[in-house]
Amino acid sequence: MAEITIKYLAEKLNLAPSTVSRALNDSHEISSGTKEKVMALAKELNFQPNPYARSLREQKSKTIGVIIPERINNFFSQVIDGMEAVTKAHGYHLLVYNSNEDIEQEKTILSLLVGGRVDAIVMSISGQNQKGEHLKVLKNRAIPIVFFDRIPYDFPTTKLITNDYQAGYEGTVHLINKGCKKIIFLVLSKEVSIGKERMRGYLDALKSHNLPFDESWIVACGHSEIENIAHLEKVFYKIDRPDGVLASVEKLALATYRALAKTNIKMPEQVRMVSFSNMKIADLLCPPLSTISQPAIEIGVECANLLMKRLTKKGQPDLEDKIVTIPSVFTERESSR
Amino acid sequence: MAEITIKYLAEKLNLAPSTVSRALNDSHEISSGTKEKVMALAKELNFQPNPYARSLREQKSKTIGVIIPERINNFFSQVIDGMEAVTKAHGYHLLVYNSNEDIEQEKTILSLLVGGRVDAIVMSISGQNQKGEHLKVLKNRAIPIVFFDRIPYDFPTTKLITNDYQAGYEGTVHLINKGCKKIIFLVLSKEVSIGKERMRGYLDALKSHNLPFDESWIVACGHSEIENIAHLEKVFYKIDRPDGVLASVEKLALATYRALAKTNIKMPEQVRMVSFSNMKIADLLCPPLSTISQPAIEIGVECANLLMKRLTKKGQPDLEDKIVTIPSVFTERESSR
DNA sequence: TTGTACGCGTTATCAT
DNA sequence: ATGATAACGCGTACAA
Repeated sequence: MAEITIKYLAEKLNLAPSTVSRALNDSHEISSGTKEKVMALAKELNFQPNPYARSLREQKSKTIGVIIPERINNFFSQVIDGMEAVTKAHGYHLLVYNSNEDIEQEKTILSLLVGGRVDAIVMSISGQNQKGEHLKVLKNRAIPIVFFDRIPYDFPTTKLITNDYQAGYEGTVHLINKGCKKIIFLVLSKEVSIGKERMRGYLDALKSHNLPFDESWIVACGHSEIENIAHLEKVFYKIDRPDGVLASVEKLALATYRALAKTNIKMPEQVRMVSFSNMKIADLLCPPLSTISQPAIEIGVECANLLMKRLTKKGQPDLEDKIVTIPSVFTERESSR
Repeated sequence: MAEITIKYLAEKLNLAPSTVSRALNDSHEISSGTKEKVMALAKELNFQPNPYARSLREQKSKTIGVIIPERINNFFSQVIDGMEAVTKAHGYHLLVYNSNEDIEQEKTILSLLVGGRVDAIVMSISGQNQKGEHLKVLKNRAIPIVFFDRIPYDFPTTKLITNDYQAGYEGTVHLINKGCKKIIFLVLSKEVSIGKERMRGYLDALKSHNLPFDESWIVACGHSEIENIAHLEKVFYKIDRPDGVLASVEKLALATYRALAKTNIKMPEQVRMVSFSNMKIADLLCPPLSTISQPAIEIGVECANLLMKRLTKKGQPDLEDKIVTIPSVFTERESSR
């Protein structure tokens, strides 16, 4: 690890460590002469204060823990990019963990983090279960936490989501306007908050347009791509097959493309699709995919801003228990034309 | 930050802090009775040792710094996933930074890291300049570092890459076998190591098949998507336009799709393409893209293994100055059929 | 088997 | 304006 310390600089300069420390922190009670000398040597030797000694002393780590359910996903990458842009400016670091959609891993990661390793946490919880019981490790700790996208129901803190209900509603209406009568809804897990909200929008859209609805139109998928494709294939082989698809998650839209490729069903002629997705290349698919995309970078920026305000300013209150909604963007493409 | 400390546990149990410390570390010089008592209370209160106190004491952070030039990129996400899988098992944490393809940012991040914040670094350097002069902050430090994919030339340590030369050669031969006579090579920057190697393979393939070559067939692009598309459009508007494309980076293949969409040129009928890419949905593009994909997870795992061995075992020598090559995988699809 | 004392590198408090 | 000292929480050498 490090070699050059304040003590070392102090010896070299015949000063006390405390003086060097103050000089480095530009204290006003140090003569400009010594300040310059100290700064010069520090720069020459490329001195970096030991972050852990400092953390121990100041009781803060200048580090934010980020927990996401999946790393190979543009949405989460963009969110983290957004966060990093603002935390970097405040001298904060990002410890990033992938929970792999696994509650047990989330629990393990959380217990690792509450020991003081991070000053705050940003998290999108796994799709397995949204009850948030596994979050109770946090209950008695004072550590600020912000949830985004996939949020727990009963955890009192600030959460950031997109207007999932409205987007689900409008996506469905779009399909209805294109003539779809039997629109299915693809969801990863009925437990997940965003799935539920998007589904609510979907259901309300059907109802307000007096379309029939059958319980079987809600297609619950899993995390296995192969099983999802097989499952969807069956859905499309039914005599009374759907003519519209609203996918609540990008990977299910992709599974639909692959399932359709195994049939003779044409998109958009025989079935139209709209999907929640942050893919950059939706326009390059066959056919180009109509998307509802989330302002991911903005979400990341907003999460970080909330935390930076809470952490760097004095006398800040705890994070409010509220849900902040950021609008998503609908883009019509061939898949639903 | 944390509240429950060893001292606190010691008071509760009427023991000395050192005893508690030893019990928690399962020292053999502690009676099983006290051990159990200590463990029980620690578990009950969900005690987590303060990582920074420990780091300060032990002079190691159990943290690896990861620097990538781009976060919204499957390849890098996969590499990090691979790394995390092994570091997690060793109790190590990952501090991830995006240099945004910017040398200055790389420099800043590096100087942040050498202060002892991390025990080792894994890095893929930005495309701006591969000379690696900005890496000299590391020279006098003993910190182990591993480079992957985009590596510097003259930095003595272990580097991991894929068989870029061979893959470039074979991709080109594939296009030649399909009948292409005028194959252009798209590269982000002629400075980048991987670009150079892939280009070398491309050039050698042309030569060994006695195909003509023109300097203008090497198309150097930039980081601006819009400019790249405009540039490529011009390339395809030439009378003597290319009938084959080897893209050394995924984003340039995508730019090619978009450029072609603005013309009437058909792929693969009039121009065929092969690209280096780790996209999961290459099969869903119009037309599906022939890819040379890198074993990203394996690369991450390998990087981490190297470092874990170096860091967790005693008396390990410094990282060898060598280049490890892992083969990439070619998949033929419609774009080059 | 357990307790005491010290130091990791930093900064804040109290002296000078 | 500068120096001495203590403390953050942990682990270990030494003492008992």
